[in-house]
Amino acid sequence: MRNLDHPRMNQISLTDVLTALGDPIRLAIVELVFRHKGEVPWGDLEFNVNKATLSHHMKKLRLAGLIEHRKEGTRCFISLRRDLEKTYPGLLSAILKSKRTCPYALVAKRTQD
Amino acid sequence: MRNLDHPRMNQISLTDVLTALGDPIRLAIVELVFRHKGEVPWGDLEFNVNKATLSHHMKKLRLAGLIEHRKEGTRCFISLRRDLEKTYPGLLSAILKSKRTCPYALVAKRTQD
DNA sequence: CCTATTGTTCGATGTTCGTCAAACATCAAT
DNA sequence: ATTGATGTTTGACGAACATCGAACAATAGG
Repeated sequence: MRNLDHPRMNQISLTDVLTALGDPIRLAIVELVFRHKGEVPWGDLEFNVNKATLSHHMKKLRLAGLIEHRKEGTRCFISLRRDLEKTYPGLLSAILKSKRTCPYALVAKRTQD
Repeated sequence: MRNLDHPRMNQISLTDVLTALGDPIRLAIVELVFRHKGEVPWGDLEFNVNKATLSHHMKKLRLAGLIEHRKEGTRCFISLRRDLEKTYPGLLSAILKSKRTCPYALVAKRTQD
């Protein structure tokens, strides 16, 4: 399980992307990473679900081509895939522009005090 | 079962909309109705699924605020909900702009010879 | 009233999903 | 090597989903 699989963009259908974003937690993750404009440490994500559940959602997002999942030492860092914009231009920004999104608070632990 | 229920837009979450569009058949239906720029007769929709299944998908789309389902006599007519654009501006056009969508042929029976 | 048409609803089936606890794997530091 | 921290995987569970055939309801036309 050394390196995580990131599918190529042409292997991903629009319905895959939409299905991945159709869950409140996953949508919140994407919105959070989107607004951070960079890498977000995995461990800083705070949702009221088990870490196994969170890992499950992260895998969905990764396999749907939405996020890049980088490992560094024992920790992981999440970022948005840039090539998503090339394949589905304007999609993500249009989705995230819609404010009334989901019941989850978009909180991350302070990355710095 | 006289008139079908159409939820108000403020009762619909973004994840509901995305989940509804996360199915190939439903996405194809929306794209078809979108491109018709008007009402599409229910019976003209041709997908390789049972009509019970198609009715199920139509209900999902209706309850997700995507389509309006009008009955006239024994027949039904489908159209896009205009107020969706007000609540989620640019969302649908951004989604439908992405060409490589779904494996379903976007076919409707000839509405006129 | 009878029949045909159109689409919904019901019941059943098999699949996928979201969730958790527990076990596991990987790496850093001791 | 041992320990601790960080995520992943597995196995289980109920809930939701997609699908179909059959039964049903509503309407239009004889």
